Amino acid sequence: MIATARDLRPDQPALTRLAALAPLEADTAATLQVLIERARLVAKRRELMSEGRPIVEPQLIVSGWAARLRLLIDGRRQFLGFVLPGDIIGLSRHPRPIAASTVIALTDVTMCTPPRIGIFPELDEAYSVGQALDEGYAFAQITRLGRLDAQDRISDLLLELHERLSLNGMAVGGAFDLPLTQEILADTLGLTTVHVNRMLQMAKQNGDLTWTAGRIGLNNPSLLARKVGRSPVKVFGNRLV
Amino acid sequence: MIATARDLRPDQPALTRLAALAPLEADTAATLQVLIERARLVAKRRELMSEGRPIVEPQLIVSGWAARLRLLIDGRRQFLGFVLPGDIIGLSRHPRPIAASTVIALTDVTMCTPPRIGIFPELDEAYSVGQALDEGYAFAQITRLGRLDAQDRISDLLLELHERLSLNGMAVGGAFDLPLTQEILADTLGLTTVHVNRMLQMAKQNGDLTWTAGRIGLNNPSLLARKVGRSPVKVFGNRLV
DNA sequence: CGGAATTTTGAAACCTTTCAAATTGGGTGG
DNA sequence: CCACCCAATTTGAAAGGTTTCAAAATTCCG
Repeated sequence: MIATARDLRPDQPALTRLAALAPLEADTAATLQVLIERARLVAKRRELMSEGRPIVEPQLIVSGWAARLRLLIDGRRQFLGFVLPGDIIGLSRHPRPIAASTVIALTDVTMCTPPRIGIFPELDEAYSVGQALDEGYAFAQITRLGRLDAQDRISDLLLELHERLSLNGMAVGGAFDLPLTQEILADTLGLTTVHVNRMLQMAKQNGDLTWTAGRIGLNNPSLLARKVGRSPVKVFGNRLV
Repeated sequence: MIATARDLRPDQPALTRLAALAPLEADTAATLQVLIERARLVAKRRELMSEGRPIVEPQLIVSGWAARLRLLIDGRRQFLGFVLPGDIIGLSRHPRPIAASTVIALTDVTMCTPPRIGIFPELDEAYSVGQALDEGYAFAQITRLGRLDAQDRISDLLLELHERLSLNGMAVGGAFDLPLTQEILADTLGLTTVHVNRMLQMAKQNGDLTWTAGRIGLNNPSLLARKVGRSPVKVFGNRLV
């Protein structure tokens, strides 16, 4: 099989995602491409943004994984959701916004400041669609924690990640890199590390998934989705999914 | 004690809240006042908005309680959060937005369409602050479900409601009307009705609260807040709480 | 190669759910 | 204004899913 141009120079996941949220004009894409190439690095474990502190500029995640998180006084923590390439954090119409949550890098992350609102109309649309999706993911997280058992929480979360990563080209054929420890999964799903471990083993035995060396494989995403009663997060008519 | 003008003609909760989010000019307040007086009624149990369907216009809740909710295929339901007087639902910059969640009236509700974005600058600020608060409440809900036990979930939720109702003048001295059944609380907190009932009884015995005839009394909100390790949702610097 | 981080196991304790069934409360019609 | 009915609250006992607490086994990384 001969490699096509696309194989040799795949789109940036961030650009792929923004273009999926709203069709972009050539010059808009070009502008983004330049910004993306100049993305700056944030090392793993560093904060991209901290709860209660002013947000200087919004940031477009170019590569790597980050997570929103809340800390409790006694040291417990709760991950609110993940931030993936193509996601934008800190976007607000308010003149001097304050971060509602801390965001930390789970891997090394690169990010750049995206064009301000009001410059590229299609990009503005992508921003608002992205924001609506974020809201949908937050609602999905609430539902997961409130109404699913451990087993289904895990499946449902992995399906959501698969969905999101497919949107930016980072998941192919049900498989994708998952740079998370079981402890992070536990702090996301409201479970203990021990229990996540046991449920993960069960899921493997059930043939629902494989997980080796930081890479997840969902054997049959749509079947699994039906099993846990999950419907994908969609927001704007016939645009997504 | 002599009644003041304020006592005789209390502000509308909705107007009180918007004014608390951002100081309003006299004419803005007057415009809102007129819209509020013409608010239309939505009967208890009716939907204000349904998931997946287009949002025709945003709505400002004038009176009554509503709730965002998600239904699972098997009939289970999860309340995502409550919608109170002064809250706005369906606000989006997108041309033809789709509702990300269903909103139903828990009591009779009155609501009106607020001025569009771009007409009253201070109101726009109130909108964006309100949106930031909504995000904060969603994050708080995730944290509650993920990391608190039944007892603390209840306390934490009641404290949040107290906080929100104080903002619009519907809570006085730790007491406020709570038009919710224990079943609704259960479906909000990811618990069963039975367990909510038992935990509520314990809370009463502990002297943390009283609850009779749909009215809640928190005996010592700040003490309770410390006990469950809760910090109020604040968003914009020295503006709120 | 060695130490730290992560994953894995076991058994017991614990919080929450389940399943009925009884009791109380509120609203409506006679 | 009382009787009646449905909704909501309350109780008990047993089953069950998750957590806890250690400790061992693996894997990762400098």
